[in-house]
Amino acid sequence: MADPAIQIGELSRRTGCNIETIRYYERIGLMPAPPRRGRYRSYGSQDVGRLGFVRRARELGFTLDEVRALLGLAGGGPASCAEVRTLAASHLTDVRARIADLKRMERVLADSVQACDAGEDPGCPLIQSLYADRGPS
Amino acid sequence: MADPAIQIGELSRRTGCNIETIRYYERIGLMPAPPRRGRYRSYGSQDVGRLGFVRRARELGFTLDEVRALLGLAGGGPASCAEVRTLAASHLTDVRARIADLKRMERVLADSVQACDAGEDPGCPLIQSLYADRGPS
DNA sequence: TATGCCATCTGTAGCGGCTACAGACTCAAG
DNA sequence: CTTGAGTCTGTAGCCGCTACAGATGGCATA
Repeated sequence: MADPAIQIGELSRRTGCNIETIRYYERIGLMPAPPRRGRYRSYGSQDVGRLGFVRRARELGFTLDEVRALLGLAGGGPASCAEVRTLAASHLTDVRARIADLKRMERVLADSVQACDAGEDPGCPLIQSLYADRGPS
Repeated sequence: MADPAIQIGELSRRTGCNIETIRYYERIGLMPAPPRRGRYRSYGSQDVGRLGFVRRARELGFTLDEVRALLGLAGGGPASCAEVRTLAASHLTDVRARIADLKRMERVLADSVQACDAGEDPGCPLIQSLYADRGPS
């Protein structure tokens, strides 16, 4: 298979990743510094693959450090697979915790908006509830 | 009622808000600069109330700009209440969108971990799915 | 009075994960 | 030869804190 060299703009188009972000990933060592044609960065299909991987991992909410780890583990046999699983499972726990947090917020907000709609209270129910002292921590 | 002056440490304890954060809120104009006893900031019960308000609004996920707006609307009659409602409703929409995002992540992650457990696949299912090209954007 | 020791002070820099410039250059087409 | 799009480097900004360093303040104890 041919591997035609592409420039950063094309890489950006193919992966949906911002040009500035690509250069940022290079700066922080998440993407390797590609060879240059003249002054311009010259990418190949491997870069498209790797950057796509990064983007998809980011969409799943992995931090850049986690993505780095995943990249290191990619293609490393069954032992690596177990490590990947651990990483994913712990990230999943995170995600679920964040969902739980947001649901708590959602409930309170929805209640407040409702109280507002139903409201014959003297004063705004949401403001009132924000002023209500439930003590520290 | 007396309004005994308290120092920043006590304000922190009463509100559960970090000392550095209190000073930060002052710098950005979210909390007023209090009078000083000597060089030390001297707070009263109003400050405890206001900071508690801020903290609770933050816990509901309002941005600092939104909190600023809410503070401006607090205690402003029924017209303000409508504005507060609008703000809260739009924030609620945000929160719901974030929940939806996270749930999408959760599903994919949970599936991947499961595939990993069930796995007799050649190669790590999660890694594979991250490499799978679903095209740009 | 000297000595700790904690609380507080100011100022600045760092985190993550980008994003947004400014100002220079390269390169192909018209 | 000029124009325009693409790319380059470098730096600074965003949010919402958090974490220092290094100087004071004020109180209790020896």
